[in-house]
Amino acid sequence: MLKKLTEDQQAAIIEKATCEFAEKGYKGAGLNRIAKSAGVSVGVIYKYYKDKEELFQACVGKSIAYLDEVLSNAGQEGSDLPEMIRSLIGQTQIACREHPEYFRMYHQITMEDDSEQARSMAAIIEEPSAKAYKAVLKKAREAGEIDEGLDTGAGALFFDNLMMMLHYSYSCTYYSERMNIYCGKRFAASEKKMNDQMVRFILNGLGYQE
Amino acid sequence: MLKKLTEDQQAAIIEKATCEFAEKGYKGAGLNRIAKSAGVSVGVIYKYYKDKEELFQACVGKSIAYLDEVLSNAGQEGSDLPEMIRSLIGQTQIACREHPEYFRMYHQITMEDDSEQARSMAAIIEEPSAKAYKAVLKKAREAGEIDEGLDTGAGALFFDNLMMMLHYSYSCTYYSERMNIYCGKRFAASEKKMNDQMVRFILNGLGYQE
Amino acid sequence: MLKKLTEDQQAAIIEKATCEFAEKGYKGAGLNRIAKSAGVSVGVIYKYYKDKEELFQACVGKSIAYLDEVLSNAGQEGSDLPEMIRSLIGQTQIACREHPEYFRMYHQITMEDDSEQARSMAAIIEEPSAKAYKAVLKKAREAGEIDEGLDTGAGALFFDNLMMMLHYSYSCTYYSERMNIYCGKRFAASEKKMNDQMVRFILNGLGYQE
Amino acid sequence: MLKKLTEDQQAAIIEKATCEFAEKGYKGAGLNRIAKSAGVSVGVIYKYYKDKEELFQACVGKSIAYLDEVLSNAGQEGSDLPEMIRSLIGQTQIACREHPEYFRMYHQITMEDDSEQARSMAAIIEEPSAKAYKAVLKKAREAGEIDEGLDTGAGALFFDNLMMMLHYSYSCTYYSERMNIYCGKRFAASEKKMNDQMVRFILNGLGYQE
DNA sequence: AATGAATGAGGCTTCATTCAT
DNA sequence: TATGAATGAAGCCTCATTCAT
Repeated sequence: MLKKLTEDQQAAIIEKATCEFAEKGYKGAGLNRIAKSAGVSVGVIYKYYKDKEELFQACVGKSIAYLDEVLSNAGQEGSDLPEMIRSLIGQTQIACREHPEYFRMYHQITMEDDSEQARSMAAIIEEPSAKAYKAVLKKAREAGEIDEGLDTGAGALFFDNLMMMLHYSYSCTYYSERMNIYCGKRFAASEKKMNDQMVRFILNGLGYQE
Repeated sequence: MLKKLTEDQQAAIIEKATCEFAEKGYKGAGLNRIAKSAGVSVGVIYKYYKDKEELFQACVGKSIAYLDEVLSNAGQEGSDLPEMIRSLIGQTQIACREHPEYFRMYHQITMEDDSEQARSMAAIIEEPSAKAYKAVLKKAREAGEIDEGLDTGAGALFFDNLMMMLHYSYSCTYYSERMNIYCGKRFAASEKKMNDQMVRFILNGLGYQE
Repeated sequence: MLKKLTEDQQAAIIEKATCEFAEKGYKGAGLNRIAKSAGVSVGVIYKYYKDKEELFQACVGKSIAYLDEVLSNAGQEGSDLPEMIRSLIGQTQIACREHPEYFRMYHQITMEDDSEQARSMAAIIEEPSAKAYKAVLKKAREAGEIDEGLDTGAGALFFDNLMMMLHYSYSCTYYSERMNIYCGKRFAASEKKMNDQMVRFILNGLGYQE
Repeated sequence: MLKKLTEDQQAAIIEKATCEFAEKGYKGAGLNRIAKSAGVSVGVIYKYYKDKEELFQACVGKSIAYLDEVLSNAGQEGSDLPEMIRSLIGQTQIACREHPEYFRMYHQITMEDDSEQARSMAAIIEEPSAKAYKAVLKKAREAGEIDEGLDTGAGALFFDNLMMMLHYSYSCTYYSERMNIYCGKRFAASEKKMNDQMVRFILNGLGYQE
């Protein structure tokens, strides 16, 4: 009764909390339920996190870290643009299958009602990939591989928009159903087809040549 | 103040409720707060709506109706694909400026934790535009205007994905900040530039010729 | 819209209110429901009765008047004690069948939480029959017909206790079921048998001779 | 004040709740009021009882258990019928003095508006004493001690009717005042006289000889 | 340092009562 | 004068947070 929480227990808190937040939303999540499912007491959660909000932020952090990892793994796999995009999408598909809760979590973040905080979260979360994508596009443009009329910032945004919707489509019920409605259940269920089509659309969109 | 709620007051309930739901989410929204901000008593809300859920649905309905109207107006303006897309985007930009809460509302809907309900809402909300977009693309493909290798369902999905993210970018703090990060504040603030870029990306994406 | 409530409507208010109070209890009764079932507006009830309590009292008054009538009819039918008792019981059985709500109402009265009021209601309601019963017993005792060791007040009380429980047994679910449990459904359903047995027990109890 | 409710506190909840229910009825009772008068928070009541209904049932249970105990104590004291009755009445008088709320509670139960529940409560509460009383009377009849023309079920019912009214007379304002009206304040206040008279009336009623 | 029972503010909802028409 | 929509206090219940052990 006087031992520190093991690392496993600490991890369990984050994991179970993430699932709870992802499933029920911030307001809907219950700390007592989280504590019970993580196998610890409610009280101890407050030793590690000041309040519900801070626990939520910790979960967000974990999710973001996971996404970053996925993306950075994927980013390095291919050297040319098509390969890189294909890989990003593929890794995303896998990650969504394995940890839909992280992606649902992401969706939650974007709804936080405190706008100042939303802004700062956006900065933390989006800046790295924005920078990376823009760099890639800039290089590609300099190499004459993509549409010169396309602003690299905007291009990166559109690309990431599509990626983000891909996350949602693979992790949130609503978006998943929406994908079915648009593409048909069969088609939507084929990760490969989806990947192919999306790569095609994006490369087209960027005006990729060669 | 004891005779039937004026239409203004009834509208105020929906409007304030929509804002509250949009900002705080379903769970986070408070009926007492809504009543106060709409300038009516709590009790009267229950004369018009059976419970919180029904009020929420009414708000959703109103939002959806508004979006439909915006889209159908836009859809008819241009006759060729580029014009149509430009118009859709333009109307969306205007609509987002005037009623960001409707779009934030939309964002909330997509997170409802009851997955069965999420599915049915998706059906109601997405089917019409899915059908419309797919029809347009099909026609365009038959006219040989767009990439034959692109599935029309997938194409329509990617297109709507971009539209949806546009909604969010113009109505939710997080996505708005994200747009700034990607494109720079200056660029992002110019609706025209954004529209141009997005049209370009989409037409490229669809492989539009002519 | 400017007419006084007809007598029928006024009566309907009392009647429907009595049923509502009898069925749902004082707290459980709803004025809006009463108004609707009586075919009048809520507002007008407040023109006739200051508040819920006063309406309740009016219903009580009506019920009491009904019971008094039943009892006084019965009291005059037989001239000797056995006949009188048999008649009282018989009339009660009939009355309970026709207007269980009046008797349930009675049950409600006895629970009013304001003890001062309970006391004054008891005075109003019980004094007449107490007086009548005691007079009858006194006469019977003077005639040497009943147990001299029995106080006439106590005797009258026990007699009325049994009568009161008879009311309840024929009008309230709980007491009705209780009667079934004690006597068996068949027996309890026979008003005649019940009457016979009860007359016998009471006459025995009073030590009636001749 | 933040560690487990002491037994005293737990008992206080039931006690205060019983008083509240007894006084105001199920609907009229207020959990916040109960919590305050028991010196605990509202929340904690819900740790011990699922909801208002369950708390009510617990109070009912406690009351019934108390009555059972009183009755079974009394039942064993005397071996012959008169002694047994005298004892039952005497114990009841004592119990009513000490815990009028239990008996008032009983009164409330009998009015529950859900008739199915009323029926099942009647079964639970009444069956044991019905059985016991009927057994006693049957034995007495076989011993030729009581009126052969009296059905044992009906006899037991009348007996228990009188007992029940005794409960009410000693615990509810209305019935207490009624007793005063019938017997006079002086007489009614003498438990011994009341007991004597009641025993006499009952034995007479049963036609008890020997 | 961890526990988990207790706290109590606050949320949804009902309904007796009021009052503009 | 009757109407019935509007009012808002109050009821039941939940859950983030606290703190005695």
